[in-house]
Amino acid sequence: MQLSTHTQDLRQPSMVISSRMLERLSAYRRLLNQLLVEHRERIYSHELGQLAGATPAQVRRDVMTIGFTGSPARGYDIAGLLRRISELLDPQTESRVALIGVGYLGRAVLDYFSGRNPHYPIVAAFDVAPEKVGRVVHGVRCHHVDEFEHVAREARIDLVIIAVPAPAAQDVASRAVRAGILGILNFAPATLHVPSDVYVEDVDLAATLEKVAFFARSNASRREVTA
Amino acid sequence: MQLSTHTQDLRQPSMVISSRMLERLSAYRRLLNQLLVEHRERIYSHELGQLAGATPAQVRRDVMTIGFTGSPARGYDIAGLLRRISELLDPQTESRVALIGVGYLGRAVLDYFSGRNPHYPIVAAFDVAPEKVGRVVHGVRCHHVDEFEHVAREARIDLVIIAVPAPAAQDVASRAVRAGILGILNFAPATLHVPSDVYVEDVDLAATLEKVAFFARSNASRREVTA
DNA sequence: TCATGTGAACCGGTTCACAGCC
DNA sequence: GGCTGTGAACCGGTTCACATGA
Repeated sequence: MQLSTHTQDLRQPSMVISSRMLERLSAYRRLLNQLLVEHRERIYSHELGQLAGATPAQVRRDVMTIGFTGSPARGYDIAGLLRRISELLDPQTESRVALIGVGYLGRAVLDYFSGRNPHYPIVAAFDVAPEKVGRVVHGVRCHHVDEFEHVAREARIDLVIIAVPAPAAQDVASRAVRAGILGILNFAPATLHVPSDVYVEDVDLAATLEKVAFFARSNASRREVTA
Repeated sequence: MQLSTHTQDLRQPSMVISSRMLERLSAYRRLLNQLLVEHRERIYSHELGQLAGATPAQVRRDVMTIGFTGSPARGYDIAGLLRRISELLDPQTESRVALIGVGYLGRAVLDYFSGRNPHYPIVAAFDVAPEKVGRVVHGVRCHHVDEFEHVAREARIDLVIIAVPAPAAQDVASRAVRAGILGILNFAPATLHVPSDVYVEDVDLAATLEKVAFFARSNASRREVTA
Protein backbone atom coordinates (compact mmCIF):
# COMPACT_ATOMS: atom_id res chain seq x y z
CA MET A 1 0.00 0.00 0.00
CA GLN A 2 1.31 3.37 -1.10
CA LEU A 3 1.04 6.05 1.57
CA SER A 4 3.76 8.56 0.68
CA THR A 5 2.91 11.64 -1.35
CA HIS A 6 4.06 11.38 -4.91
CA THR A 7 3.72 13.31 -8.15
CA GLN A 8 0.42 11.67 -9.09
CA ASP A 9 -1.45 13.00 -6.07
CA LEU A 10 -3.28 15.67 -7.99
CA ARG A 11 -3.39 13.88 -11.31
CA GLN A 12 -5.50 11.09 -12.62
CA PRO A 13 -3.45 7.91 -12.38
CA SER A 14 -3.63 6.97 -16.05
CA MET A 15 -4.49 10.24 -17.76
CA VAL A 16 -2.79 10.50 -21.12
CA ILE A 17 -2.31 13.99 -22.47
CA SER A 18 -1.29 14.29 -26.09
CA SER A 19 0.79 17.05 -27.57
CA ARG A 20 -2.18 18.48 -29.44
CA MET A 21 -4.34 18.46 -26.37
CA LEU A 22 -1.66 20.20 -24.32
CA GLU A 23 -1.71 23.05 -26.82
CA ARG A 24 -5.46 23.35 -26.48
CA LEU A 25 -5.23 23.32 -22.69
CA SER A 26 -2.74 26.21 -22.93
CA ALA A 27 -5.18 28.12 -25.07
CA TYR A 28 -8.12 27.39 -22.77
CA ARG A 29 -6.09 28.59 -19.83
CA ARG A 30 -5.16 31.83 -21.53
CA LEU A 31 -8.77 32.51 -22.42
CA LEU A 32 -10.17 31.53 -19.03
CA ASN A 33 -7.69 33.88 -17.40
CA GLN A 34 -8.92 36.73 -19.57
CA LEU A 35 -12.53 35.87 -18.79
CA LEU A 36 -11.81 35.77 -15.08
CA VAL A 37 -10.30 39.24 -15.29
CA GLU A 38 -13.54 40.35 -16.89
CA HIS A 39 -15.39 38.87 -13.89
CA ARG A 40 -17.05 36.22 -16.00
CA GLU A 41 -17.84 33.18 -13.83
CA ARG A 42 -19.18 30.40 -16.00
CA ILE A 43 -18.85 29.30 -19.60
CA TYR A 44 -20.37 26.72 -21.94
CA SER A 45 -18.32 24.38 -24.08
CA HIS A 46 -19.53 26.01 -27.29
CA GLU A 47 -18.43 29.45 -26.08
CA LEU A 48 -14.98 28.31 -25.01
CA GLY A 49 -14.71 26.34 -28.23
CA GLN A 50 -15.56 29.40 -30.30
CA LEU A 51 -12.92 31.45 -28.48
CA ALA A 52 -10.25 28.77 -28.72
CA GLY A 53 -11.00 27.68 -32.26
CA ALA A 54 -12.14 24.22 -31.20
CA THR A 55 -15.42 22.33 -31.50
CA PRO A 56 -17.74 22.09 -28.48
CA ALA A 57 -17.32 18.31 -28.48
CA GLN A 58 -13.57 18.68 -28.31
CA VAL A 59 -13.80 21.07 -25.38
CA ARG A 60 -16.08 18.68 -23.51
CA ARG A 61 -13.81 15.75 -24.27
CA ASP A 62 -10.74 17.67 -23.10
CA VAL A 63 -12.43 18.80 -19.91
CA MET A 64 -13.58 15.26 -19.26
CA THR A 65 -10.10 13.89 -19.90
CA ILE A 66 -8.52 16.10 -17.27
CA GLY A 67 -11.18 14.99 -14.81
CA PHE A 68 -13.13 18.21 -14.43
CA THR A 69 -16.90 18.40 -14.39
CA GLY A 70 -19.40 21.08 -15.35
CA SER A 71 -23.13 21.27 -15.01
CA PRO A 72 -25.55 20.99 -17.92
CA ALA A 73 -27.48 23.93 -16.59
CA ARG A 74 -24.65 26.33 -15.91
CA GLY A 75 -21.69 25.10 -17.94
CA TYR A 76 -18.19 25.11 -16.48
CA ASP A 77 -16.98 27.11 -13.50
CA ILE A 78 -14.22 29.27 -14.94
CA ALA A 79 -12.12 29.60 -11.80
CA GLY A 80 -12.34 25.89 -11.08
CA LEU A 81 -11.46 24.79 -14.58
CA LEU A 82 -8.59 27.25 -14.61
CA ARG A 83 -7.26 25.81 -11.37
CA ARG A 84 -7.52 22.28 -12.68
CA ILE A 85 -5.66 23.08 -15.89
CA SER A 86 -2.91 24.97 -14.08
CA GLU A 87 -2.55 22.15 -11.58
CA LEU A 88 -1.85 19.93 -14.53
CA LEU A 89 0.38 22.16 -16.64
CA ASP A 90 2.44 23.93 -14.01
CA PRO A 91 5.37 22.01 -12.62
CA GLN A 92 5.60 21.26 -8.87
CA THR A 93 9.13 22.60 -9.00
CA GLU A 94 10.27 25.26 -11.43
CA SER A 95 12.00 24.04 -14.59
CA ARG A 96 15.26 25.90 -14.98
CA VAL A 97 16.11 26.82 -18.54
CA ALA A 98 19.33 27.64 -20.39
CA LEU A 99 19.58 29.40 -23.72
CA ILE A 100 22.31 28.30 -26.11
CA GLY A 101 23.03 30.77 -28.89
CA VAL A 102 22.68 34.49 -28.26
CA GLY A 103 22.05 35.78 -31.79
CA TYR A 104 19.01 37.78 -32.79
CA LEU A 105 16.72 34.86 -32.22
CA GLY A 106 18.30 34.01 -28.88
CA ARG A 107 17.92 37.57 -27.69
CA ALA A 108 14.32 37.64 -28.85
CA VAL A 109 13.70 34.48 -26.85
CA LEU A 110 15.36 36.02 -23.79
CA ASP A 111 13.28 39.14 -24.16
CA TYR A 112 10.15 37.10 -24.72
CA PHE A 113 10.61 34.99 -21.60
CA SER A 114 12.38 37.37 -19.25
CA GLY A 115 10.20 37.74 -16.21
CA ARG A 116 7.22 36.30 -18.06
CA ASN A 117 6.62 32.91 -16.55
CA PRO A 118 8.17 32.24 -13.14
CA HIS A 119 7.76 28.50 -13.69
CA TYR A 120 10.37 28.49 -16.45
CA PRO A 121 13.13 30.97 -15.59
CA ILE A 122 16.02 31.32 -18.03
CA VAL A 123 18.96 31.27 -15.69
CA ALA A 124 21.95 31.07 -18.04
CA ALA A 125 22.95 31.77 -21.62
CA PHE A 126 25.75 30.36 -23.74
CA ASP A 127 27.55 31.40 -26.90
CA VAL A 128 30.96 31.01 -28.56
CA ALA A 129 31.54 34.63 -29.60
CA PRO A 130 34.17 36.17 -27.27
CA GLU A 131 32.37 39.52 -27.26
CA LYS A 132 29.22 37.91 -25.87
CA VAL A 133 30.82 35.69 -23.23
CA GLY A 134 30.84 37.44 -19.87
CA ARG A 135 28.16 39.92 -20.88
CA VAL A 136 24.75 40.07 -19.24
CA VAL A 137 21.92 40.06 -21.79
CA HIS A 138 18.36 40.78 -20.70
CA GLY A 139 19.43 40.03 -17.15
CA VAL A 140 21.05 36.69 -17.98
CA ARG A 141 24.79 36.04 -17.83
CA CYS A 142 26.37 34.61 -20.96
CA HIS A 143 28.96 31.84 -20.64
CA HIS A 144 31.15 30.11 -23.19
CA VAL A 145 29.58 26.97 -24.63
CA ASP A 146 32.63 24.97 -23.51
CA GLU A 147 31.58 25.58 -19.93
CA PHE A 148 28.11 24.22 -20.51
CA GLU A 149 28.38 20.99 -18.58
CA HIS A 150 29.95 22.67 -15.59
CA VAL A 151 27.62 25.65 -15.42
CA ALA A 152 24.51 23.60 -16.20
CA ARG A 153 25.09 21.19 -13.34
CA GLU A 154 25.85 24.03 -10.98
CA ALA A 155 22.72 25.97 -12.00
CA ARG A 156 20.64 22.77 -12.11
CA ILE A 157 19.41 23.30 -15.64
CA ASP A 158 16.50 21.06 -16.72
CA LEU A 159 15.73 22.38 -20.20
CA VAL A 160 17.67 24.07 -22.98
CA ILE A 161 16.63 26.30 -25.82
CA ILE A 162 18.90 25.83 -28.81
CA ALA A 163 19.19 28.90 -31.04
CA VAL A 164 22.53 28.28 -32.73
CA PRO A 165 23.28 27.87 -36.46
CA ALA A 166 22.30 24.44 -37.79
CA PRO A 167 25.85 23.07 -38.11
CA ALA A 168 26.48 23.63 -34.40
CA ALA A 169 23.15 22.26 -33.19
CA GLN A 170 24.00 18.56 -32.77
CA ASP A 171 27.14 19.40 -30.85
CA VAL A 172 25.43 21.62 -28.29
CA ALA A 173 22.55 19.15 -28.04
CA SER A 174 24.99 16.37 -27.19
CA ARG A 175 26.63 18.55 -24.56
CA ALA A 176 23.24 19.28 -23.07
CA VAL A 177 22.39 15.59 -22.97
CA ARG A 178 25.71 14.81 -21.29
CA ALA A 179 24.87 17.43 -18.69
CA GLY A 180 21.68 15.53 -17.93
CA ILE A 181 19.04 17.88 -19.25
CA LEU A 182 15.55 16.48 -19.88
CA GLY A 183 14.11 18.55 -22.72
CA ILE A 184 15.16 20.64 -25.69
CA LEU A 185 13.38 23.40 -27.57
CA ASN A 186 15.26 23.45 -30.86
CA PHE A 187 15.14 26.40 -33.26
CA ALA A 188 17.98 25.13 -35.45
CA PRO A 189 16.91 23.56 -38.76
CA ALA A 190 18.59 20.27 -37.98
CA THR A 191 17.38 16.88 -36.78
CA LEU A 192 18.82 16.30 -33.33
CA HIS A 193 19.82 12.79 -32.39
CA VAL A 194 19.41 12.31 -28.65
CA PRO A 195 18.45 9.43 -26.33
CA SER A 196 14.76 8.69 -26.38
CA ASP A 197 14.23 9.85 -22.81
CA VAL A 198 15.13 13.41 -23.79
CA TYR A 199 12.14 15.27 -25.18
CA VAL A 200 12.82 17.41 -28.24
CA GLU A 201 10.45 19.95 -29.74
CA ASP A 202 11.51 21.48 -33.04
CA VAL A 203 10.50 24.94 -34.18
CA ASP A 204 11.75 25.52 -37.72
CA LEU A 205 10.87 29.05 -38.73
CA ALA A 206 11.81 28.65 -42.36
CA ALA A 207 9.85 25.43 -42.69
CA THR A 208 6.89 27.00 -40.92
CA LEU A 209 6.79 29.92 -43.31
CA GLU A 210 7.07 27.45 -46.17
CA LYS A 211 4.09 25.63 -44.75
CA VAL A 212 2.02 28.79 -44.53
CA ALA A 213 2.92 29.64 -48.12
CA PHE A 214 2.05 26.15 -49.31
CA PHE A 215 -1.38 25.94 -47.70
CA ALA A 216 -2.19 29.57 -48.44
CA ARG A 217 -1.52 28.78 -52.09
CA SER A 218 -3.67 25.66 -52.08
CA ASN A 219 -6.47 27.63 -50.41
CA ALA A 220 -6.09 30.26 -53.10
CA SER A 221 -6.38 27.80 -55.96
CA ARG A 222 -9.40 26.21 -54.31
CA ARG A 223 -10.86 29.71 -54.12
CA GLU A 224 -10.29 30.19 -57.84
CA VAL A 225 -11.93 26.88 -58.70
CA THR A 226 -15.03 27.51 -56.63
CA ALA A 227 -15.29 31.15 -57.70
CA MET B 1 -10.42 19.53 -73.53
CA GLN B 2 -7.87 21.41 -71.43
CA LEU B 3 -4.80 22.54 -73.35
CA SER B 4 -3.54 25.55 -71.42
CA THR B 5 -0.81 25.13 -68.84
CA HIS B 6 -2.14 25.31 -65.32
CA THR B 7 -0.84 24.88 -61.80
CA GLN B 8 -1.39 21.14 -61.69
CA ASP B 9 1.00 20.36 -64.56
CA LEU B 10 3.79 19.13 -62.34
CA ARG B 11 1.63 17.84 -59.54
CA GLN B 12 -0.40 14.73 -59.12
CA PRO B 13 -4.02 15.62 -59.73
CA SER B 14 -5.37 14.47 -56.38
CA MET B 15 -2.31 14.34 -54.18
CA VAL B 16 -3.16 15.34 -50.63
CA ILE B 17 -0.28 16.60 -48.55
CA SER B 18 -0.86 16.90 -44.83
CA SER B 19 0.76 19.40 -42.54
CA ARG B 20 2.85 16.73 -40.86
CA MET B 21 4.02 15.34 -44.17
CA LEU B 22 4.99 18.79 -45.39
CA GLU B 23 7.29 19.14 -42.40
CA ARG B 24 8.92 15.83 -43.20
CA LEU B 25 9.36 16.81 -46.85
CA SER B 26 11.13 19.98 -45.68
CA ALA B 27 13.45 17.89 -43.56
CA TYR B 28 14.13 15.42 -46.37
CA ARG B 29 14.97 18.27 -48.68
CA ARG B 30 17.39 19.81 -46.24
CA LEU B 31 19.15 16.51 -45.74
CA LEU B 32 19.21 15.60 -49.43
CA ASN B 33 20.76 18.97 -50.18
CA GLN B 34 23.50 18.29 -47.68
CA LEU B 35 24.11 14.84 -49.11
CA LEU B 36 24.29 16.22 -52.62
CA VAL B 37 26.95 18.68 -51.50
CA GLU B 38 28.88 15.70 -50.17
CA HIS B 39 28.59 14.13 -53.65
CA ARG B 40 26.40 11.33 -52.40
CA GLU B 41 24.18 10.06 -55.24
CA ARG B 42 21.77 7.52 -53.89
CA ILE B 43 20.10 6.73 -50.58
CA TYR B 44 17.91 4.02 -49.06
CA SER B 45 14.72 4.73 -47.16
CA HIS B 46 16.19 3.48 -43.90
CA GLU B 47 19.16 5.84 -44.22
CA LEU B 48 17.06 8.90 -44.99
CA GLY B 49 14.68 7.85 -42.23
CA GLN B 50 17.49 7.63 -39.74
CA LEU B 51 18.76 11.09 -40.70
CA ALA B 52 15.31 12.66 -40.63
CA GLY B 53 14.04 10.91 -37.54
CA ALA B 54 11.40 8.96 -39.43
CA THR B 55 10.75 5.27 -39.99
CA PRO B 56 11.77 3.66 -43.29
CA ALA B 57 8.13 2.85 -44.00
CA GLN B 58 7.19 6.48 -43.57
CA VAL B 59 9.89 7.62 -45.95
CA ARG B 60 8.75 5.13 -48.57
CA ARG B 61 5.13 6.14 -48.10
CA ASP B 62 6.00 9.84 -48.40
CA VAL B 63 8.10 9.28 -51.51
CA MET B 64 5.32 7.21 -53.01
CA THR B 65 2.75 9.89 -52.18
CA ILE B 66 4.63 12.57 -54.04
CA GLY B 67 4.86 10.28 -57.04
CA PHE B 68 8.59 9.57 -57.03
CA THR B 69 10.07 6.15 -57.57
CA GLY B 70 13.29 4.48 -56.46
CA SER B 71 14.85 1.16 -57.30
CA PRO B 72 15.02 -1.78 -54.90
CA ALA B 73 18.61 -2.33 -55.88
CA ARG B 74 19.91 1.19 -55.61
CA GLY B 75 17.44 3.11 -53.45
CA TYR B 76 16.43 6.67 -54.36
CA ASP B 77 18.29 9.02 -56.67
CA ILE B 78 19.13 11.97 -54.43
CA ALA B 79 19.15 14.65 -57.11
CA GLY B 80 15.89 13.41 -58.60
CA LEU B 81 14.07 13.17 -55.30
CA LEU B 82 15.35 16.60 -54.35
CA ARG B 83 14.03 18.03 -57.59
CA ARG B 84 10.65 16.41 -57.09
CA ILE B 85 10.28 17.73 -53.53
CA SER B 86 11.33 21.25 -54.51
CA GLU B 87 8.95 21.21 -57.46
CA LEU B 88 6.22 20.53 -54.96
CA LEU B 89 7.21 22.87 -52.15
CA ASP B 90 8.50 25.87 -54.03
CA PRO B 91 5.91 28.28 -55.35
CA GLN B 92 5.68 29.02 -59.08
CA THR B 93 5.67 32.68 -58.19
CA GLU B 94 7.37 34.09 -55.13
CA SER B 95 5.19 34.65 -52.08
CA ARG B 96 5.71 38.20 -50.86
CA VAL B 97 5.78 38.54 -47.10
CA ALA B 98 5.15 41.40 -44.68
CA LEU B 99 6.22 41.51 -41.05
CA ILE B 100 3.90 43.21 -38.58
CA GLY B 101 5.55 44.08 -35.26
CA VAL B 102 9.20 45.06 -35.17
CA GLY B 103 10.11 44.15 -31.59
CA TYR B 104 12.89 41.77 -30.65
CA LEU B 105 11.05 38.84 -32.13
CA GLY B 106 10.19 40.72 -35.30
CA ARG B 107 13.79 41.74 -35.79
CA ALA B 108 14.95 38.19 -35.16
CA VAL B 109 12.52 37.03 -37.83
CA LEU B 110 13.79 39.67 -40.24
CA ASP B 111 17.37 38.65 -39.57
CA TYR B 112 16.48 34.99 -39.89
CA PHE B 113 14.81 35.40 -43.26
CA SER B 114 16.74 38.28 -44.78
CA GLY B 115 18.29 37.00 -47.97
CA ARG B 116 17.74 33.40 -46.90
CA ASN B 117 15.03 32.08 -49.16
CA PRO B 118 14.34 34.00 -52.36
CA HIS B 119 10.95 32.33 -52.66
CA TYR B 120 9.63 34.19 -49.61
CA PRO B 121 11.09 37.69 -49.55
CA ILE B 122 10.04 39.98 -46.68
CA VAL B 123 9.31 43.18 -48.54
CA ALA B 124 7.76 45.39 -45.87
CA ALA B 125 7.54 45.79 -42.11
CA PHE B 126 4.95 47.52 -39.94
CA ASP B 127 4.84 48.87 -36.41
CA VAL B 128 3.05 51.55 -34.40
CA ALA B 129 6.06 53.03 -32.58
CA PRO B 130 6.92 56.43 -34.14
CA GLU B 131 10.65 55.84 -33.73
CA LYS B 132 10.44 52.69 -35.85
CA VAL B 133 8.21 54.00 -38.63
CA GLY B 134 10.29 55.26 -41.53
CA ARG B 135 13.38 53.36 -40.43
CA VAL B 136 14.95 50.58 -42.48
CA VAL B 137 15.56 47.44 -40.42
CA HIS B 138 17.62 44.59 -41.86
CA GLY B 139 17.06 46.08 -45.27
CA VAL B 140 13.29 46.34 -44.91
CA ARG B 141 11.39 49.63 -44.66
CA CYS B 142 9.08 49.99 -41.67
CA HIS B 143 5.66 51.59 -42.20
CA HIS B 144 2.93 52.55 -39.76
CA VAL B 145 0.36 49.80 -39.25
CA ASP B 146 -2.37 52.23 -40.29
CA GLU B 147 -0.93 52.19 -43.78
CA PHE B 148 -1.07 48.43 -44.01
CA GLU B 149 -3.88 48.05 -46.48
CA HIS B 150 -2.46 50.65 -48.81
CA VAL B 151 1.15 49.45 -48.70
CA ALA B 152 0.22 45.78 -48.80
CA ARG B 153 -1.81 46.12 -51.98
CA GLU B 154 0.91 48.22 -53.56
CA ALA B 155 3.62 45.71 -52.65
CA ARG B 156 1.37 42.77 -53.50
CA ILE B 157 1.79 41.05 -50.15
CA ASP B 158 0.58 37.43 -49.97
CA LEU B 159 1.56 36.44 -46.45
CA VAL B 160 2.05 38.20 -43.13
CA ILE B 161 4.07 37.35 -40.08
CA ILE B 162 2.41 38.71 -36.94
CA ALA B 163 4.83 39.48 -34.11
CA VAL B 164 2.86 42.04 -32.13
CA PRO B 165 1.67 41.84 -28.50
CA ALA B 166 -1.35 39.57 -28.04
CA PRO B 167 -3.91 42.36 -27.51
CA ALA B 168 -3.07 43.88 -30.91
CA ALA B 169 -3.01 40.62 -32.84
CA GLN B 170 -6.66 40.32 -33.87
CA ASP B 171 -6.71 43.89 -35.11
CA VAL B 172 -3.68 43.53 -37.37
CA ALA B 173 -4.93 40.13 -38.54
CA SER B 174 -8.23 41.69 -39.59
CA ARG B 175 -6.41 44.44 -41.45
CA ALA B 176 -4.33 41.84 -43.23
CA VAL B 177 -7.44 39.91 -44.20
CA ARG B 178 -9.08 43.06 -45.51
CA ALA B 179 -5.98 43.65 -47.61
CA GLY B 180 -6.52 40.27 -49.21
CA ILE B 181 -3.62 38.26 -47.81
CA LEU B 182 -3.79 34.47 -47.99
CA GLY B 183 -1.80 33.21 -45.03
CA ILE B 184 -0.65 34.24 -41.58
CA LEU B 185 2.25 33.08 -39.46
CA ASN B 186 1.18 34.17 -35.98
CA PHE B 187 3.60 34.48 -33.06
CA ALA B 188 1.13 36.27 -30.79
CA PRO B 189 -0.43 34.10 -28.07
CA ALA B 190 -3.96 34.78 -29.26
CA THR B 191 -6.50 32.83 -31.28
CA LEU B 192 -7.05 34.70 -34.54
CA HIS B 193 -10.52 34.70 -36.03
CA VAL B 194 -10.26 34.94 -39.80
CA PRO B 195 -12.27 33.62 -42.77
CA SER B 196 -11.67 29.94 -43.41
CA ASP B 197 -9.90 30.56 -46.70
CA VAL B 198 -7.06 32.33 -44.89
CA TYR B 199 -4.50 29.86 -43.60
CA VAL B 200 -3.19 30.53 -40.09
CA GLU B 201 -0.22 28.84 -38.47
CA ASP B 202 0.33 29.61 -34.80
CA VAL B 203 3.74 29.55 -33.13
CA ASP B 204 3.31 30.16 -29.43
CA LEU B 205 6.76 30.23 -27.86
CA ALA B 206 5.53 30.24 -24.27
CA ALA B 207 3.18 27.35 -24.89
CA THR B 208 5.91 25.45 -26.72
CA LEU B 209 8.31 25.81 -23.82
CA GLU B 210 5.53 24.68 -21.52
CA LYS B 211 5.07 21.65 -23.69
CA VAL B 212 8.76 20.78 -23.56
CA ALA B 213 8.72 21.15 -19.78
CA PHE B 214 5.61 18.99 -19.46
CA PHE B 215 6.84 16.07 -21.55
CA ALA B 216 10.38 16.33 -20.20
CA ARG B 217 8.88 15.93 -16.74
CA SER B 218 6.75 12.97 -17.69
CA ASN B 219 9.78 11.33 -19.32
CA ALA B 220 11.70 11.94 -16.14
CA SER B 221 9.11 10.31 -13.91
CA ARG B 222 8.92 7.37 -16.27
CA ARG B 223 12.69 7.15 -15.96
CA GLU B 224 12.39 7.04 -12.18
CA VAL B 225 9.80 4.30 -12.31
CA THR B 226 11.75 2.07 -14.67
CA ALA B 227 15.04 2.79 -12.92
C1' DT C 1 -35.29 22.83 -23.69
C1' DC C 2 -30.51 22.94 -23.83
C1' DA C 3 -26.13 21.61 -21.98
C1' DT C 4 -22.98 18.03 -20.14
C1' DG C 5 -20.72 13.27 -20.11
C1' DT C 6 -19.53 9.53 -22.81
C1' DG C 7 -19.70 5.01 -25.61
C1' DA C 8 -19.33 4.24 -30.28
C1' DA C 9 -18.40 5.38 -34.99
C1' DC C 10 -15.37 7.59 -37.81
C1' DC C 11 -11.19 9.37 -40.04
C1' DG C 12 -6.47 10.38 -41.23
C1' DG C 13 -2.17 9.03 -40.61
C1' DT C 14 1.26 5.41 -39.44
C1' DT C 15 2.98 0.93 -39.50
C1' DC C 16 2.90 -3.89 -40.96
C1' DA C 17 3.84 -7.31 -43.93
C1' DC C 18 4.49 -9.17 -48.11
C1' DA C 19 4.75 -9.40 -53.33
C1' DG C 20 7.89 -8.18 -56.85
C1' DC C 21 12.37 -7.30 -58.47
C1' DC C 22 17.43 -6.43 -58.92
C1' DG D 1 19.29 -11.14 -49.66
C1' DG D 2 17.67 -6.79 -49.20
C1' DC D 3 15.30 -3.18 -51.09
C1' DT D 4 11.03 -0.71 -52.96
C1' DG D 5 5.90 -0.20 -53.60
C1' DT D 6 1.60 -0.82 -51.58
C1' DG D 7 -2.91 -3.02 -49.82
C1' DA D 8 -4.45 -3.86 -45.41
C1' DA D 9 -4.38 -3.63 -40.48
C1' DC D 10 -3.81 -0.68 -36.86
C1' DC D 11 -3.94 3.30 -33.73
C1' DG D 12 -4.83 7.72 -31.70
C1' DG D 13 -7.51 11.45 -31.96
C1' DT D 14 -11.92 13.69 -33.34
C1' DT D 15 -16.66 13.85 -33.93
C1' DC D 16 -21.30 11.94 -33.49
C1' DA D 17 -25.25 11.09 -31.17
C1' DC D 18 -27.76 10.16 -27.40
C1' DA D 19 -28.75 9.21 -22.37
C1' DT D 20 -29.08 11.99 -18.42
C1' DG D 21 -30.23 15.81 -15.64
C1' DA D 22 -31.28 20.83 -14.21
